[in-house]
Amino acid sequence: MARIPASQRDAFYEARRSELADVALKLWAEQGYDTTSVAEIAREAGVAKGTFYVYFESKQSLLLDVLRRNSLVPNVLRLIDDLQHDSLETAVSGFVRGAWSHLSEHRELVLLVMRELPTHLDEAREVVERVIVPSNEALAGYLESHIPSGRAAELSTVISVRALVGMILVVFISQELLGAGRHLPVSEDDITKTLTELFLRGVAPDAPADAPPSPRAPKDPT
Amino acid sequence: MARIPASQRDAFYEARRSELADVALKLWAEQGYDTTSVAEIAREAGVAKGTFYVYFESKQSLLLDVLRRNSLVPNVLRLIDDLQHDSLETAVSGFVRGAWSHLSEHRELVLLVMRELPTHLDEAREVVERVIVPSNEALAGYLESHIPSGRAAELSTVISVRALVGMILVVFISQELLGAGRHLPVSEDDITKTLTELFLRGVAPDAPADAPPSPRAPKDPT
Amino acid sequence: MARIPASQRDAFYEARRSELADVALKLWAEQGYDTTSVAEIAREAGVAKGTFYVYFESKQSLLLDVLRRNSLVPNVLRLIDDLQHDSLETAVSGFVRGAWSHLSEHRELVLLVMRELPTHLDEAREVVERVIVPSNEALAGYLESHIPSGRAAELSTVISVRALVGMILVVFISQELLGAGRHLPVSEDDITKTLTELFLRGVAPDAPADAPPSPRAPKDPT
Amino acid sequence: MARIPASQRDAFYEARRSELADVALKLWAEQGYDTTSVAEIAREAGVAKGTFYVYFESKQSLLLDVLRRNSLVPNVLRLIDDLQHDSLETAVSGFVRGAWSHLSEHRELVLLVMRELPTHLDEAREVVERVIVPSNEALAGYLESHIPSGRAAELSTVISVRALVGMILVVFISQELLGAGRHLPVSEDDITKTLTELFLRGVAPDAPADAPPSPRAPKDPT
DNA sequence: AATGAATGAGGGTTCATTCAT
DNA sequence: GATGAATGAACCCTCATTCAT
Repeated sequence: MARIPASQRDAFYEARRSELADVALKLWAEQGYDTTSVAEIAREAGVAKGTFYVYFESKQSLLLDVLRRNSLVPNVLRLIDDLQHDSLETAVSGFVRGAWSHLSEHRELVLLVMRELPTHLDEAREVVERVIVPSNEALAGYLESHIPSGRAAELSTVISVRALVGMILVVFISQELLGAGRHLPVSEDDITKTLTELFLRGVAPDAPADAPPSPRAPKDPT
Repeated sequence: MARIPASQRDAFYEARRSELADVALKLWAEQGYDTTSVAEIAREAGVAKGTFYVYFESKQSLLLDVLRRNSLVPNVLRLIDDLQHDSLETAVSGFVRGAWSHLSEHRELVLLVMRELPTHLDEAREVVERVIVPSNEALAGYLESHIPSGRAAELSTVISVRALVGMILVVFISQELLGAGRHLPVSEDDITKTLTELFLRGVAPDAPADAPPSPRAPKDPT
Repeated sequence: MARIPASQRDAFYEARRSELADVALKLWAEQGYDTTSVAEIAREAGVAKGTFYVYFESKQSLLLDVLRRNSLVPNVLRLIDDLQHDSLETAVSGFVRGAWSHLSEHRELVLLVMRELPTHLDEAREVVERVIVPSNEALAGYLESHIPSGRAAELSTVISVRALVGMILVVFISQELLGAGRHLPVSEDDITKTLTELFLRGVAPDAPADAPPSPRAPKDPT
Repeated sequence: MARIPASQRDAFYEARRSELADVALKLWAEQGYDTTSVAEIAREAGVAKGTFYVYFESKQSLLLDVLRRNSLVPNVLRLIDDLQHDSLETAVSGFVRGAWSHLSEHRELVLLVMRELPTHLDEAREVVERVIVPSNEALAGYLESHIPSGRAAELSTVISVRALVGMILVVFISQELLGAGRHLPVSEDDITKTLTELFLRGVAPDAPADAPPSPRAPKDPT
């Protein structure tokens, strides 16, 4: 009966699922989850509405699947691994560049996650616990052993790592998604350099931490 | 004709509008704009469904109103103004603290904006152009004149300012909304200090920019 | 207490009712009864929505009032009376002209009645019985005694009268409301003349009723 | 893929559309377009509310479809064609009878059009231009070549044709829809004969057009 | 597996009417 | 009398989901 060998059938099945998931991601990024109907996803994927339910139990389950398929986590882990043996300078620069290009390739996902995160705070918390916290700690550990020892006492490395991610993410969003790049064009290279520099040495690296100088006031002109 | 003095009626009217707007913001932050029905907003505010339309033309117009009411912009502008005459150290620290407490007071808005931003990229771009870019530039200008002159050439101050906002925002979200704070509790004070330090002097302030040292391994002092 | 004398108050009251009725007629003719809201009528009349209900029990009762106020019947009766002593020629011509100008002055009513008649067939039947039938008969009686005696046997005068009204009405509607006048402009004078002629002598007056000639047939070639 | 042959499915689809259109026409004629809800149409047709939207895009689009389906135009054109080679007498008589029976078979449409015409004057004007004016002219042309040549100068044939339609229409409405027939019963045959006679020779065919006699004036007994 | 007609709950919105002021 | 906020029923329409074919 089955003329198509199981493996091949499964391949076909999986291909269809993928297709639907890709289409969904694209449409959701553009219009939002609620605003995109199953009918639209099916149409865009070239199948009938009913066929959708052959491949996914429900719209909601497709959402979970899409998020699972596109998880950033493995990439981040790989990234961390790659940087393990580099110098701090190289590592930070590599991380910034790697994260930036990853975001560029997954704009749609960024939009989708932004949008859906608030609705799924509880599930998100679980993911945070299971995935984010550990990789956050891994990076913090790396950092701790690569920065001047005194410095590690002054800053929380865990928070620093998150701050680094925040810089990259928000600058990416403003520049690439909100069109700030059109008004103040800055090259990708300048951006990653700035972010790297900023994270490594801040805006005023020479100023001693304990003696905040009035930066303008020339020290006694006499 | 009107037995109630106009001022009092207006006050009542405005109170109702506020009530509805507040309820809406709360529900939207929890469940999302699309998922929250007008009926639910009305019920939560203790009025009939139809009454909603006495106060707002449509659900969509309420959204715009909520965003307008809660605009961060005036606060940011005030913040900038306040910091104008402080030293860099004080200014950055003040900015971080101010922004953090503002976010704490407007958690709901953060969630709402995250969620709705992707759907309204085009409108958002306009806001960016009209509001974000200018205040971004104002802060960048302040920065430019307060950091070591050589440093201003090495970093884009505009990007730096955005990076600062990104740090604060993402650390806030992870700590306060995603519950990372429960797993790695860090005091608000430590956080703001870390962020301030990071922005001012980075993780490795002593390291010269041009001679990236292998941070740990002392290259055989011999 | 009442500083305004009753009669004057009544006059004011009636003036407001009139105003509302006029506005309603206008709006209904333009947009239809169902599509025009009480709020719109009130606004257009310059009063608050609630005030409407001081003057009319309901929207429906206003409709009845408007129809009552604008009844064509008295005018038709007067018209008949006026024509009573004229010759047939003069009478028909006068009726056509009178009806036409009446319609011109009451376009709005024509539209309203067209629209509402089907919904109120039952009430309409009553009006027909009470008002139309009698005046129809009065006109038929007049006709009967003014046309050649043989002719009265060949036609139903009652139907003839209605046919006359039909001619006038439909030509009016097509010419004045449906804009046929713009494509084939015919002067009002030509129209009323044509209708009068048509009603009196038809399109082929010379042809004997009993010997329908092939109209083209050349008149005896001999 | 489709187990049901396309033709059969299409037939079924079209049958359902027809059913809905018929039900709608009936209900609209009874209660009016605005007053009849989609739910009611669906219920009467024996389907769920949502099913309506499988067959029609909107309530409004169903209205257009109903009007299209029931267009009188093709029938009128056929009627004209049929009469082309008859004598005037036969042609007029045939037209009157044909129109009358058409109206009898489409009472509902008459009510619907009466009701909706005023709301759609603009669209109606277009139809008038595209359809009514041409067929009006065709009939006028026919008339022009079939009535005594002198007569064509005295009347506007275009107006005459419209007047004929008006007679038929209004007599039909009063007799069949407004129940005048119950008070003054006249057989359909008498009606069509009267209308035909009236159109051909008027109420006073013998009276010369140029010498309107005082109809009362005793025929000089001398 | 694939289809698309069918469903009915639910959403946003309008509106005639009421009523406290 | 005059007002306009308040109401809730009703309306049109959408959509996730089911199911017979």
